[in-house]
Amino acid sequence: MSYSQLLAQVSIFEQLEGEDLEQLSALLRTRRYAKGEVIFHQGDVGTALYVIRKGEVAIRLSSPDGKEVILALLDRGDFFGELALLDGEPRSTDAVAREETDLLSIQREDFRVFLNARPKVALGLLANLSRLVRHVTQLVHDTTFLDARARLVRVLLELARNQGQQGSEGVVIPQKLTQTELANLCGLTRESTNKWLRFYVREGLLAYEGGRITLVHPARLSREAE
Amino acid sequence: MSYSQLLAQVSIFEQLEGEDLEQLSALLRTRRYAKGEVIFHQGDVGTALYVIRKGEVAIRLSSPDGKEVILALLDRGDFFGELALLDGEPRSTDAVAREETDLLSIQREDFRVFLNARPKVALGLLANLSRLVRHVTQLVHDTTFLDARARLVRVLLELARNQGQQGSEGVVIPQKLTQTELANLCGLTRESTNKWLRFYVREGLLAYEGGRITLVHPARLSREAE
DNA sequence: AGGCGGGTGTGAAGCGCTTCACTGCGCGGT
DNA sequence: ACCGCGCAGTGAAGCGCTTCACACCCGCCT
Repeated sequence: MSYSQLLAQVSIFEQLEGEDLEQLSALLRTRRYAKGEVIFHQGDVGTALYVIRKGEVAIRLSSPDGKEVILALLDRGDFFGELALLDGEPRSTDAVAREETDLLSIQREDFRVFLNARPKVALGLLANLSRLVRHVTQLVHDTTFLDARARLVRVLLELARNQGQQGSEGVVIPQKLTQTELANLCGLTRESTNKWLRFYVREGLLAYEGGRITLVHPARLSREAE
Repeated sequence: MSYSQLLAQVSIFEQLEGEDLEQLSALLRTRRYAKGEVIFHQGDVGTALYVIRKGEVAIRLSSPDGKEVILALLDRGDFFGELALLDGEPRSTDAVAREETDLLSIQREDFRVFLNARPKVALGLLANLSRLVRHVTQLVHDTTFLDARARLVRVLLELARNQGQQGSEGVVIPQKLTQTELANLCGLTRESTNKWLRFYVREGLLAYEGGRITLVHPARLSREAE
């Protein structure tokens, strides 16, 4: 698939015409990242914005003693790394490839020129950043007001809402997630995540098999989230 | 002071020329809010962006059982409420006047038209939203990785960095803050905030009197923040 | 003066999450 | 086939923050 076709699916570029897309394509570099490879670290100087062509990327925070929180899971057609391009500050998060991943990148100056000439893209970016602010604000809300049980439920409902697929047993979350990853999405330890996950499996609200989670009864689960 | 003069001090409008500022001024409404008055609630439909002409506003999250977290303290020249204008979603936070406050407001459609015609404002907003994302991300970082002591220190250093004034005893945080408010800035209870605040007062790193906090030894305090 | 509300200062008890320790399983590598 | 390692599952213990319960002070209202 050509660059243009992919770019046309990226939210901030979807309003662009064929010609603009071609011009943008000319600015791109491609690189493959191995599973687990770090794309950038918190604190790095940010010189590029990335678009996912293939694979999955986790945006995460990490602490000196090895703890991690996952802020977002991204896949094909998503982009990231825009903040450092917009305000010039260092990377505020890590970005890691969760599997073999192909990324397109646009260098800072190229992007600025492109952006300045196309106000529509800026408007799209604004809507996108707004959603980002809301999402992170929601994380603050959940981590300060909710207990472990409710946090897990919220995260699962959110995953299901974003990428869930209706299956015969219920709504399936397509990504394979280890319990450690799930814990990092919730801001909990693996152990307590395991405890509540199993609790809801016993209750019949969830199914968990081979890293794949199914929301057997999403409506009842919603009621569990306060 | 005229509207234009104030607007020229607002970060996203500071690059505008006199004529643009006049046009913008014509779109404004003014309203006074009493101390403690709610400007909007989380979940409300957002129809306006606000600029603070006088007074102080807290942006906060609240939970059904009466807990609160303060995400930001804003004052003269700051603006808020832009998210709902950009993406059309309901308010993600509450906004409350901390004292008698005068606000200028711009209605959604007026702002959109103005914004569409002035790409520079959009670019300024992008930089501003980027900073906002970083700030909220930092909150997630702190609430998940740091203990109560370090959270308090971080919040105090942040307040001092943003609005601190050099005084004879050290860096003074100009706002009067009750310990409950400070606790809500840290995402802690009043009691544990009090405990650590007193601890640092005893240690000689802080002074606290009549709601006014002084960082007696900012450098040593920084070292306390992990 | 008296009373009351809001803010501060503090200790005791409780609770929920983490930490730690260990078992068992499945899969990939050699 | 075997080893090693990452992941899942689980219980016991510990710890840090919250909750609860008061005492005290000060300013304001009547």
